Amino acid sequence: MPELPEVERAARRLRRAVVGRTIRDARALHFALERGLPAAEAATLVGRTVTAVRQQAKHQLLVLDDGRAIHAHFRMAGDWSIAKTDGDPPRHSRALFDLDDGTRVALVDPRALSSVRVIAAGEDPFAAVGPDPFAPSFDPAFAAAIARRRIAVKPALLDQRVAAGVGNIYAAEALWEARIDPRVPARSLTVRQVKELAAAIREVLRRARGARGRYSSTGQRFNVYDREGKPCPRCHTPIARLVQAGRSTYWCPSCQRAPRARKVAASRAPRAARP
DNA sequence: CGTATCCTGACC
DNA sequence: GGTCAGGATACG
Repeated sequence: MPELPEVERAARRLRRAVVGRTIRDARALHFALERGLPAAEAATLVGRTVTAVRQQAKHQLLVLDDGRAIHAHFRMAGDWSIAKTDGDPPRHSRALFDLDDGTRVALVDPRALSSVRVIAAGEDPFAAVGPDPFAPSFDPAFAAAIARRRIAVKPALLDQRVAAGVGNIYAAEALWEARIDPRVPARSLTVRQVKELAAAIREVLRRARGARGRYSSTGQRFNVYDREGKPCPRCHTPIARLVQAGRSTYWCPSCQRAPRARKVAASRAPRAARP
């Protein structure tokens, strides 16, 4: 169940458990994970010591003492189980790392969509990661990326190159926060809206980081996500659901509207008229 | 651009 | 039995 805040927490737990520890055994437990971590390669991890855990957006990296690293991504349903080695690994374990102090780190993922792979020394696994919402340079980078996209703003937010770490839940929550209609083309947002959206992304992520669960001020888990038919916390209009790019979008049809007066165009690059 | 695909489990 | 699931990417 990982969105960015969960991945951050998972990475912290992982860090505490593995840094300075030596790998005694490593293997994939499911054929889908074996594609990224074949047995022969897993065997090369034995005896290596983890020197650091790095995390960027939803990517996690266990840096090894030989310059290589283990890259993990939870996708839709992954998580770490960290416990002392004893008996069978937990249910839905898809990959295992046993450490020299008796700790067993298991990647648990009922859907087995998670991925684990070994990164060669010198390879940058974060190369394709877009702007970090909390970096000082985020706003201009985000604005530029948004101005480039003609697709609807909601699916645009899910593109990790537009805003790293934003997932389906917080994309919807941020759009609600910024009162933006999820269906409008990204590049049609006004400068002001883009600014508000950037701030809203930080706001929802920040809030989700702290209060696990109690995210919305109304005591609901979320303001719009998974709340189809329930009243909008702001205007009490029933929350609507639609599907965009195969993903559910929840939104308030009443207070998330297209800008009324479109005086400022977000796109600075004027486009030639279509042929 | 939308859609299919990778997987399994929960729920109607 | 069908639909849906907090992700990312390949494909047409």
